[in-house]
Amino acid sequence: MAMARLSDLIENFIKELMEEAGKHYVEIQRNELANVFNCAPSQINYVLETRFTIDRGYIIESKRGGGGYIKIYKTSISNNWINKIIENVGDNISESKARYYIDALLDHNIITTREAALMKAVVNDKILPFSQEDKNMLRALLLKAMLMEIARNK
Amino acid sequence: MAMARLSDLIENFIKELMEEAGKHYVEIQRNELANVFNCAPSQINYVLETRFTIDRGYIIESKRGGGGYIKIYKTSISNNWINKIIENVGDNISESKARYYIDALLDHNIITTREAALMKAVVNDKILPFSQEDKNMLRALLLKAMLMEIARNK
DNA sequence: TTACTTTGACTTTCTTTGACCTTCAAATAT
DNA sequence: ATATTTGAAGGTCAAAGAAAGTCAAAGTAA
Repeated sequence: MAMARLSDLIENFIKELMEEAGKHYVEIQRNELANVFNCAPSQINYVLETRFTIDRGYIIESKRGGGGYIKIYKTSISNNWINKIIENVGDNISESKARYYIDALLDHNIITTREAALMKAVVNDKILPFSQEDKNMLRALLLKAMLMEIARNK
Repeated sequence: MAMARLSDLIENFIKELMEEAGKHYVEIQRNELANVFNCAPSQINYVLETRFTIDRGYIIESKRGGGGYIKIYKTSISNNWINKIIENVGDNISESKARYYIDALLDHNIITTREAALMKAVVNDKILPFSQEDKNMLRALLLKAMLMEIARNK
């Protein structure tokens, strides 16, 4: 039924590579990976830019030219990271962006699946009877309150 | 004989999908479904907005763009306990009453300490910049959304 | 009338693709 | 030795494509 997004497949592939290797990083070759998924090489960049960002606890290091590579490091999420995110959230945030951060916490095992679901219910757009602007403002408050609680409880 | 409303047909179709799949959620594609019923895609939104609302026990999650989707989650009706609380919460609730319910859930081991802390952070009176009346109203919405998620996830 | 439905034009968000650019190291030429 | 060329990477950006969301106007039913 639901056609999976190529970007998600690539994201999972990279995460699995990392897990299987039992390491906190992987090294890939852009063209090779693009070849595996039969897509444009720049698609790989898109995945890296949208899924393996610092905000999600990943750091990318690469080198061009012959023998070039892309290394993806999974960083450990500290309270410092959470505080950075709280700053980034600012005064308003969309539902998808909020989910983006929640998924990062889940990815790094900072929260459980159930906790993630709970948090997502809170930031769900449909439960708030306000204007889009007000919803984004309120969501930011709620998300930050939850993030602070997580940092405290960690 | 009354001509069945399109919206009702779509509503039933979605509910049947869910039952047949034996799952507490379904994933649909808006355009695809609109195509099945030969209607405007926005008709699907109308059905979701009027029939699959939070107070009817549904939570919607969606994503735009290529490979987009709409997921419809149904609250489990099996958890009578939680549903009773949801009923009791009503349309507005004070912080202390909300904490009282959260503690009760913790007491019965329905949620963990961490989950309780997360929930309390959300119902905290101080984080909301509204009148007392609005805060109580909003808190009720948030608490119910979280309770439904817990019932679903149990 | 009044509330609910249906429709369609327009908007926003997210993804995919491709053409062109930059960097680097090894091979080659001077 | 030093400079140049070449090919092998990865990077950038904008356009095209693929969904879903919004909103208001028009239509229907109670």
